[in-house]
Amino acid sequence: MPELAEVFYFAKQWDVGQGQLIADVALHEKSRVFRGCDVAALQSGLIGQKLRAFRTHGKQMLFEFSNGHWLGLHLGMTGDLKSRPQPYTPEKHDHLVLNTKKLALVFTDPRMFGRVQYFCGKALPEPWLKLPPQPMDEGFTLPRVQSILQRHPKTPLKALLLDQRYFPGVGNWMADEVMWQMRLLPTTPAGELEAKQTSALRKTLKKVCEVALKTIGMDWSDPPESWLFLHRWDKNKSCPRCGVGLVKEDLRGRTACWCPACQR
DNA sequence: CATCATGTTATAAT
DNA sequence: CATTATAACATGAT
Repeated sequence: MPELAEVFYFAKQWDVGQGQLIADVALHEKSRVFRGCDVAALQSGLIGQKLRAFRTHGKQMLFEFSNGHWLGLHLGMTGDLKSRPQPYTPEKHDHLVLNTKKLALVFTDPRMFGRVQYFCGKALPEPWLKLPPQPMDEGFTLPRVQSILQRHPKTPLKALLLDQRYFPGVGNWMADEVMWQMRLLPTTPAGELEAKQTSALRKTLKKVCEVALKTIGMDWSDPPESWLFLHRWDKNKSCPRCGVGLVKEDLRGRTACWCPACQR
C-alpha cells in the first residue's frame, strides 16, 4: 500500500530503535527482496552497529548506522515496517529483522515486490545523490513540470504521474486523487494541458503530498473526507463532490478510479 | 475457481 | 535513439 506518505509513516516505525545496538540480524537469504544485495555484507556490517537516522524520498527509505553504512528499503506493493518487543518470533513473510536487546525491527512483505539494499561507505549512496524533486520540494518547478508533459505528450496523464523519475512518491491513489481534484479524465493526454492547467497540476500535486504527509504520514489518520481517497474503495462508491457513481477501469495495467460526471 | 490488489522493470513495438 | 505499451513478478483477500 505504500506511497509517499505511507512510506514516511512506515519508516518512522523503526525510529523507536534509534541509538540502539543491533545485536543480531535475522533474514531469509533466498528471499526475492534481497535480489542484487550482498546479504553477507549486510549481516556482518550491521551487527554491532547502532541505528542512527532515517530519511525517505518518494517511495525509497534509507537508514543510517553508526559505522556510516546504509540500509535501503523499498516496500513494493505489500511491504510493511514495524517494531515489536523482544522476544520476537519471526513470522512467515518477515524477510529482515534487526534485533536489539529490547526491540525487533521488522521488514515484512508477502508479495516480495519490495527490496533490500546495503550500501557500504560513509558517503551518501550513489542512487541518493541525484534524486528527482518530490512534488513538495523546492526543485519541483513549473518549467520542470512543463518539460515533463511536453516530453510525453501522448501518455495518459494519470499513467505519467506514476512515473517515479518525474513524480517520486506518487502512487495509484495519489495519481487518481490528483486527476479527480483537477477534474480531468485519467486518460487525458499529458500534452493537452493548457498553461493554466499545468500550473494547477503542480499545485495540486504539492497539496496532495503535503496534506497526505500531515495526516497519513504523521499518525495514519485520514486525509480530508472531501477527497476521493476515502471513497474510492467503498462498496457503493460515489463521488464526494457530485454523488455520481465512480468508475473503475484498467488504464495501462493499473486500476484507475474517477468520476464520469466531474472529470472531463 | 476467478478476479483483484496503494509497484517496478524487462522487453517489445512504434 | 526516444517514447509508448505490455507482460511478468508472488501472494493473499474476496
